[in-house]
Amino acid sequence: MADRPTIYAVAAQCGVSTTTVSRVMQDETFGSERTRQRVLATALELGWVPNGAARGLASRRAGIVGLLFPDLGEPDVGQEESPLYVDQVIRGAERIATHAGQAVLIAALKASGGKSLAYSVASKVDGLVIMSRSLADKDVSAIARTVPVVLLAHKPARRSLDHVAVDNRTGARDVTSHLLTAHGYENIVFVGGPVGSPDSSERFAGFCEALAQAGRTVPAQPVAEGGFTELGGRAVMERLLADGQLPRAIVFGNDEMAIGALSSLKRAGIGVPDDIAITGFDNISVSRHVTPSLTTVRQPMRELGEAAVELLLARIRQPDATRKTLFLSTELVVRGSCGCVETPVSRFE
Amino acid sequence: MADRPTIYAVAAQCGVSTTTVSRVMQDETFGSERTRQRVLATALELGWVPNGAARGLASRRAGIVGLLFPDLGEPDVGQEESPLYVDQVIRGAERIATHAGQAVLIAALKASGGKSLAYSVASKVDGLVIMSRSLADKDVSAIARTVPVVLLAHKPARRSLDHVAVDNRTGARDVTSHLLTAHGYENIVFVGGPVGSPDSSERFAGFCEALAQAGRTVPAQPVAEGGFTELGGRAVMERLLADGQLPRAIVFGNDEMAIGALSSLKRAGIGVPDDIAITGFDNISVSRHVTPSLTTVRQPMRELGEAAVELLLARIRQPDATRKTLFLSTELVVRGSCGCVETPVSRFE
DNA sequence: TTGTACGCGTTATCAC
DNA sequence: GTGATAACGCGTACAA
Repeated sequence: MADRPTIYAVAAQCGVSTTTVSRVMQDETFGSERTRQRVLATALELGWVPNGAARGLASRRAGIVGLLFPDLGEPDVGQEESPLYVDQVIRGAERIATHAGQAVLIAALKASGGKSLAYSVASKVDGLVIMSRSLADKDVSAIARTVPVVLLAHKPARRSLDHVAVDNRTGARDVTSHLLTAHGYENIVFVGGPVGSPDSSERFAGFCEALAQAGRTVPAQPVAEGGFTELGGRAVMERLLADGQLPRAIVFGNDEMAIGALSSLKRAGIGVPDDIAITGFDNISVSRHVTPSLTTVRQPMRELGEAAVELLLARIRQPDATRKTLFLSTELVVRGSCGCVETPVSRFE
Repeated sequence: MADRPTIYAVAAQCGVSTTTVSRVMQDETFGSERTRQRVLATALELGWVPNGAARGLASRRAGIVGLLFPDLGEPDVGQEESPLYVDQVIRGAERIATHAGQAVLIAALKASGGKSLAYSVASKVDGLVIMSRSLADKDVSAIARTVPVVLLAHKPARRSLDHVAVDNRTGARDVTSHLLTAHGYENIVFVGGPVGSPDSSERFAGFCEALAQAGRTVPAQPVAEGGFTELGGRAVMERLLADGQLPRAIVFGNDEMAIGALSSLKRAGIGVPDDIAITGFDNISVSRHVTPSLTTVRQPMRELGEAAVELLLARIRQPDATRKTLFLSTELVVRGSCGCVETPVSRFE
C-alpha cells in the first residue's frame, strides 16, 4: 500500500520513456509488439496502475459520470424491501455508463445541505444527471455552467439543458382509453394532483384526449384535486360519496390518491370494480397488493436512467449540440381495479 | 463551459494568494472574516469550483469510495420491480459514505471482462468494497495491494482483508428454534445447497445447534441437497414424497428450494403448514407472495453495505490496524408456512 | 495571518 | 515508432 509505483518507475524499469508507457496503457494498438509486451509485463510486475487523479488532471477527463437524486430520508424499516424507483434509475444509468467505459458516481441529496455534496460531486465528474427535486434550481444552473448536465424528470426546463422525462400525457390517455374501449364505461372523471403541478396537468390533458378521441364530452378541468396524497384521495372520495353522484370510473392522477379512495370505498361498502372502477398512475409497489389490485401506469424508471446517461454522453462529446428533450413512453399495467380479471400474483411455474 | 476558472484566477481577482483561497475552501474557520467573505464571493462570482482531479492529485485523497458488485445480467423485464439485494447494499453504502463526506462510485462487474473496469475504478477511489462473486480472487488480491479493500459476503477470506458477512449460523438456528419452540414439531430435517457451499454448511451447523439445544438427535448431515435452486428443491421434495416418510417440518437452506418444494407439495395435495411445515432462507421477494407465504430469514443487505463502508473508512484512516471480520445478525421473518397465523399484506391505514 | 514555490503522476505537444 | 518537456490545477511545507 505504501509508495505505489509511478509511471516513471515503470518506464525506467523497462528502459522506455513515460510517453511510451502512457500510450501503451491508452491505445490498444500502439507501438511495436515487443515494446507493448515489455511495458505491460513490467507494469504487472510492479503492480502499477495509472493514477486516476493524475490522469484526470492531465487529460481533463475523469471517466466518471455523476447521478444526483433526492434523499428520501431515513429508510423505512418496514418498507425497506419496496423497490425504490431511484434504484431502477441508478441501475439503468450504471448499465449505459459502464458500457461506455464510464464509472458512475452517485449521491443522495438531502433537502437541506445537499448542496455542498452536489458541488463536490460536480467537480469530480465529466457530466451529471440530476433527478427531479434533488437540488434547488439556482444550484442546478450554477453547476450546469461548470459541467454538462442532463435533467431527469424535472419539470419542463426553461434552461437550455438536456432533459429526459416521462410521457405523462400518453400514459393518461392510454389508461383512459382502456376504460373507454375495453370496458365501455360511460361516466368517467379525473382527479388531479396539486394545482399547478405540471405532471397533473399533463395527465389531465391525456385524459381529455382519450375522451375527445372517443367522442365524449371533454371537461374543462379535473373533477377534484387530491394533492397527490393518499389522504387527499380519501378526502376527494368522501366528498364524491357525500354528493351521491358517483361516476362509473375514476382516473386518479397517481396511485397514492387511488389507494386512499379505495379505502374510502371499502368502508362505504361500494364495490370496486363492480360499482365503480378506479385507476392510478406511477405503479408504486403497494399498488399490486391492494384489493382489488390497482390498474395503473408504469413509469419506465430504468429506461429513464439509461436515456439520461446516453444523452449526457452525447452532450459531453458535443458540448455545442442543440438541446434535446426526450419523452419516454409509459406502460399500461392492467390489474383488477379497472374491471379486468385479476391475474393472480404469479406463483411457481 | 469553456475555460473553467482556476484557483489562480480567483486569487488574482481578489488580491490574495492561492494558498489563502485553498485554505478558505477547506477550512471553515480559516482566516479573517473579511478575507473569507471576499474569497467566497469572488469564487461564486467567477463560478469557480475546485477541480476534483487536481485536488485528488495534490492531496492524495479522492474523496470517493468504490463499490463493486456482480452484474446479474440483462434486467429481467417481468421481474424488474423486484428489489434486488444489490440495491439495498448500494443504498446502505451510499448513506454512510455521504455522511462521511465521501461520494460513492459504483460498478457492476460482468463475469467476463469486468476486470479492466474494476482496475479503472480502483484507480479513482480511496478504498473499495467488493461484493462476493464480483471478481476473481487474484484480481481482488492485486487491487488490494493498491488500495484498501473490504470484502462483502465473500466466502471466508483467507487473505488479510477486512470482511463483512451475514451470520448464517445464527439465522438457521433461529428459524429452527422457532419450529421447535413455537410449534413443538418433532421430526425436523434440513435440506442443504450445493455440496461444499460454505453458506450451506454454516446454515446446517445452525440447524444442528438448535436441535442440540433442544435435546434432540443431531443428524450428521443434511437429509438431502437441493443445489440452492427451485428445481433442486422440487426434486428433493419428490423424492421425500416417494419415500413416503414425510417429516413434520423441513428447514430449507434457501428460499428457492423451499418454493420448489411448495409447488411439489401442492401438486401432491399435501397441506402446508398443516401436514408439513416449510421454511426458507434469504427472504427473496417472491417469498412473501407464495401460498402459504414463506417463513424465512432475512439477510440485512442494507446494513451490510453500511458496515462495509464503515469498515472501509476506518481502514483508510488506519491502514495498519488489524484486520476485522464482522458478522451481522439475520432476522427471522415469520409468515405462514411454518404454521403461524399468516399476517395479511398490509393494505391501507 | 498570509505568501512563495514545489510536487503530486499523468497526458499532450512537439521534436526526432 | 519514440522521447523530452511543458502543462494540468491544486495542496502544503516553509518562509515571512
